[in-house]
Amino acid sequence: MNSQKFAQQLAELGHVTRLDIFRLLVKGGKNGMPVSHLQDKLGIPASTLSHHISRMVQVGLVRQIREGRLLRCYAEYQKLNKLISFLTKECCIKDNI
Amino acid sequence: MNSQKFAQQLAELGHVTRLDIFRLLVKGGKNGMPVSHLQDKLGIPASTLSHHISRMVQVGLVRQIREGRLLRCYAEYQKLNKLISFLTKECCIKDNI
DNA sequence: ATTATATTTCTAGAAATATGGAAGTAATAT
DNA sequence: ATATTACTTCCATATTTCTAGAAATATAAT
Repeated sequence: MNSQKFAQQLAELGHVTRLDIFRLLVKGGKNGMPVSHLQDKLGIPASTLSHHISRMVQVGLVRQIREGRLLRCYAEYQKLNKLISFLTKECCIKDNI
Repeated sequence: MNSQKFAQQLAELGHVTRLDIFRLLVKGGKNGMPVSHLQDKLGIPASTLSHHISRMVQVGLVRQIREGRLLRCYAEYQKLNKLISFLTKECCIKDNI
């Protein structure tokens, strides 16, 4: 069972800055959002931001595509949906019985 | 907005042992499960287990009620449901537009 | 009262994470 | 070529978390 993978994703979302990043990327929708734009919104040092983004990329919650000198980030909705499904199935259903 | 609270809950679920604890408690349903039973299932030292449980209690994901010398633990479904709602609302919906 | 069981708190070492400055890399513009 | 912009990687430090043994506490049984 790969609850490990889900735990990792939960852990990454379990940090205010990263959760904010993810939410901003969701707001960005299909267009996503370049790192620099995230930095403007969050007002944190570039190296710190980069660190958080790379963690989310590693667990598959964020995808990045380079566009010239911008690095555009996208929220990986499917991954989050799978995570939500896991939580719902593994952690809620039995309550109804 | 108190995304901080949700981030804390996500962080607590974002640890394999604690996620396992929560899932076991869900399986326990209305009866919950005493700490000792969790320990049997997980096979980790009592102090370690206690540490993880107390963290989940602190963020409201687990409730405990003493029964003689047993301490019975319950999954707080409502809290998890609110967390899931948050994830769904804040992090998914905009995609459809 | 003493003993046994169930669990927590204390303590401390090891490992992981967070943060941000400085230096490095990639892409573009001049 | 070199300067600028947009990032990342490297590094060091501070902080948190994890883990588990040992001691303490709570409840019940003898």
